[in-house]
Amino acid sequence: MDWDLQAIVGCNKAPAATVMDNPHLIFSQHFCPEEQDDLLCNFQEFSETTTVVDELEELYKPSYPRHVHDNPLPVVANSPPILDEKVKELKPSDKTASRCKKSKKRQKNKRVVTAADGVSDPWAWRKYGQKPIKGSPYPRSYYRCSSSKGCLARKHVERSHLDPGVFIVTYTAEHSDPHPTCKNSQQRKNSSTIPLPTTRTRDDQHTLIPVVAEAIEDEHEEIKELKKEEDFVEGVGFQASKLRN
DNA sequence: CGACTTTGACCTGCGC
DNA sequence: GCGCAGGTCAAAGTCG
Repeated sequence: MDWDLQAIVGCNKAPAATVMDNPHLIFSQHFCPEEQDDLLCNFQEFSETTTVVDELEELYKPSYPRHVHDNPLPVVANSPPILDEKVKELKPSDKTASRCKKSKKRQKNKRVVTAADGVSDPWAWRKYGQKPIKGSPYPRSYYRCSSSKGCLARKHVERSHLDPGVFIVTYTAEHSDPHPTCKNSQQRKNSSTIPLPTTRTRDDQHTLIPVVAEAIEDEHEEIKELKKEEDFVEGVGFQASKLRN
C-alpha cells in the first residue's frame, strides 16, 4: 500500500480535525473498501477512549530540561508556541497543587499510549530506545515490530521541530509477516489500534524531514486557500440572511 | 508472569 | 586517533 505524505501531515497533525470530523471521507481516500469497515470500527472505539495527539504532545515534550517551578514562564530557544502554552497551563498554583499530585499518581498508574500506538499502524511495536537528536528539542523514539518473532521491521518516531504538531515516522526494513488484521491488533490490550495513515519509506535509513517540511509549507498554502473559501462562504451567507431579513 | 517502557551504557560510522 | 552523533542493547522497573 502506498502511503501519501498528505496522509501523515493531515492525520498526525494536531488537531486532527479532518479525520475526527469525517472518518468515512478520510478512510475512503486512503484505504480500500474492505478495510474501511474495520478502520471505522476501530476509529469509533479509539475516538471515544483516546486523544492520541494529546498523548503525543505529552510524550514528545522537548528533551531539554525545563524548570517550571523555578521560572513561571521559562523561555527556551526554538521552543514552539504550542509548548509555551502548555507550560503556561502547567504553571503551579496553591489551588492546583494537590490536584497535580493526584494526576501525577494517576499518570504513574496509567499505561501511556506509546508513540508507536499514536502514530499507529496495524502492527504491534515495541520501544527499544529513545535518543535526543541534535538540532531538535524533541527526542527520537525507536521501535521494532513485535507482531511476530524475528520480524526485522523497525520504525523511528520523532516530532518535527519545524511543526511540533507533525510526527515523523521513518520505517526501516520490511515486515516478515503479512499485513496483520485488526483482530490481531485488538489482542493488544493497551494499544489504540486505529491505523492512521503514516508515511513509509521503502528505502532503508531514509529520513523524511525535508519532505515533511515541504509538505507543511504546502499545507499552509492549502489552509490559506480554505480560509479564503470560508470567508467567501461566510460573506455569501451573511448577504443571504440580509436579503431574507 | 509475560509483555512492555525506561534509560544508561555500549557500539558503529563519520568527519576532522 | 579522537570526539561526536545516531542506533541498539539490556537490566530494571511497571502494568494488567
